[in-house]
Amino acid sequence: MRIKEEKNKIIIKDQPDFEPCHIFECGQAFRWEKQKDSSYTVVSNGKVINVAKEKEDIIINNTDIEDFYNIWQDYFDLNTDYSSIKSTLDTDEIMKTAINFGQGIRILNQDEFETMISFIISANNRIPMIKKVIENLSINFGDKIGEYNGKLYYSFPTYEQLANAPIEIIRECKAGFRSERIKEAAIRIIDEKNTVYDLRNKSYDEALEYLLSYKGVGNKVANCILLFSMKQFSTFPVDVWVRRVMQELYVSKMTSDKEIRKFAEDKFGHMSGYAQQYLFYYARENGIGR
DNA sequence: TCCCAGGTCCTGA
DNA sequence: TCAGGACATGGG
Repeated sequence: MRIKEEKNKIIIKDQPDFEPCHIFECGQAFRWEKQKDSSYTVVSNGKVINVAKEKEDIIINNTDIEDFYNIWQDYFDLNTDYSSIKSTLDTDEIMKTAINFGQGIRILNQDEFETMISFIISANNRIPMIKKVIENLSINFGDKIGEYNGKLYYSFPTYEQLANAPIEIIRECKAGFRSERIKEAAIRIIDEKNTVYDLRNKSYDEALEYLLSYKGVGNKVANCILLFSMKQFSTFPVDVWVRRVMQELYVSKMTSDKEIRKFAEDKFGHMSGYAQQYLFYYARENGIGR
């Protein structure tokens, strides 16, 4: 990896397997905005950055070399070899097509608490609406980060900030019936933060069981949290899109979500999480099964 | 107006 | 264990 620092930006030279639109629009993250020039402005780790691709180079604007090595290198999972993951996975024509379609996907390393709350909000909701609710919560309860390209940005609220948030204001953020779940989780995490931030070091079964004890965290949400913030890649979360693409291309229409998960986890093993992301992005962008 | 969304919870077999 | 309805909100 060759890194070049320029004024207020970092350039990653000749970075393979990195496509901003694949990374941000594959459903793992919600705090991004596509700009007119097709770059992505992203809020994470209390910072605002803008990510663009120019030929084979990745440009991260509004950052410096220190933040790159302390934050973004891990956030963008730059130490993982996605070419090797892809060549392991593409053992059938369906996966070949899905991988080819989303060839620049990477699984981000996101904050545990933010991911928990984000996926509690995702229940029975649409992605644009999930993004809206999260933005509302950030504006109301997060810290002001600053202005970038004429727009003010706010960090995702901490568990203290959400625990202290009046429930009626959380409702005004359009969180709906998930409002109580958000506040309850935040209150609980004040006492259990050490446990939550240590889940990535626990076994899959132990971490899953713990997450399921939260209201609003069922099997699907728990597995998304495990995959997107706790480096548990042997899980295959099944949502409406993954159900459609699997029933359309791999299994019969009668197959239950539980059976789909088992089928996929047996087939893809410790790469299940990556396979799920390629399939989700492929299904959603192409309206598979709709 | 009705249907549905990156589901979960509750209830009753 | 599992099917079926309720749940806020907004877009099609």
